[in-house]
Amino acid sequence: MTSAPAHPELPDLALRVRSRGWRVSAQRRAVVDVFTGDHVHLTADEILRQARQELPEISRATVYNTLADLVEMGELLVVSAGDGPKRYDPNVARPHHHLICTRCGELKDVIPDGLEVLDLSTAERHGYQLVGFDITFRGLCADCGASAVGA
Amino acid sequence: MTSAPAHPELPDLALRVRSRGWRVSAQRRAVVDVFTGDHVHLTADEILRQARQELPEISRATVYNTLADLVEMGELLVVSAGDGPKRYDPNVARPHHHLICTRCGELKDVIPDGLEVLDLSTAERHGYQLVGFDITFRGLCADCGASAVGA
DNA sequence: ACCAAAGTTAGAACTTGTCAATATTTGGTT
DNA sequence: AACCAAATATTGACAAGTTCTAACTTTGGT
Repeated sequence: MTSAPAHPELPDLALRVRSRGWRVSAQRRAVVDVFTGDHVHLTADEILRQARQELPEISRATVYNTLADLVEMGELLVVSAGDGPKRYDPNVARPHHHLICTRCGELKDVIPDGLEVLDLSTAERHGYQLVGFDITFRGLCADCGASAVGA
Repeated sequence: MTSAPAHPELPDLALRVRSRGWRVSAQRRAVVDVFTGDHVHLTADEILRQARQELPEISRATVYNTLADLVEMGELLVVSAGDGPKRYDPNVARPHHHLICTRCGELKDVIPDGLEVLDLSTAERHGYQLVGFDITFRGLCADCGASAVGA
């Protein structure tokens, strides 16, 4: 598990993050290293556990601090999927939305069709300055759909 | 059927709810009575406080129990708006989405244009059975937009 | 090597929500 | 109108997720 595969994104992230005035610490490296791959939507607790495999003495507070910093820098997105803890999404490269399994909670990144026309009329804007929108698709993933017999 | 009383929705709700086997209690009446008007998106705590103006001895657990019952009956919707507690939305008459002020948290019900074409391609479905979707528009409400000067 | 600022830590505290045991109330029955 | 069983309400403990605080350690510049 600790063999060294190619990390196409991580040096990038580490660099971007250093250039914003971050001091480099083993803890921050351990947290940043967790975010590899696509459709990664980890909870703070999962991130803590994974980071502890690299650095057993890292504390919960540091994980929360580091995540909050990364979110503020725009390097992570927070996904609040209704129930349960927040999830952290490193896919900030292109805008996307989410598809969640209402039974098991599995999350996928999605880019829906037909978004060009999604807008609010002046009346529906209620005087707000619009900034953006998030879409959460609900459904049953393949596994949960298969095992869901009755209602 | 009643003919246009002072509260067009509440007697209705009380009736629908009684016909589902609910026993009537002062507590349940106090909770149901809180939901009057449009764009009502109260937290459990706000509901507790308002219900206590009618019935000071009502307990927190009863409010949560009653809200859970109403949600299960389809008489209330739960809105999880990112941070903070869940909100309860009595507007179940017609499908809608939400517009939230990212500064003060104020919520409005909205019906966006162009929803007919919103879908996921087969590839983007990731094997899920789609059930529905929720859209959260983010922005600054009139008050917060006015007082937000710089960044 | 030294130091101040930045970062880390353990644990307390807080918020939101659930649960369990006990007490009370409801609405039908006699 | 008193009675009863089931439904409902109450209190307080508990739990998850997250934030805060005060003390300690590390970083990177001099």
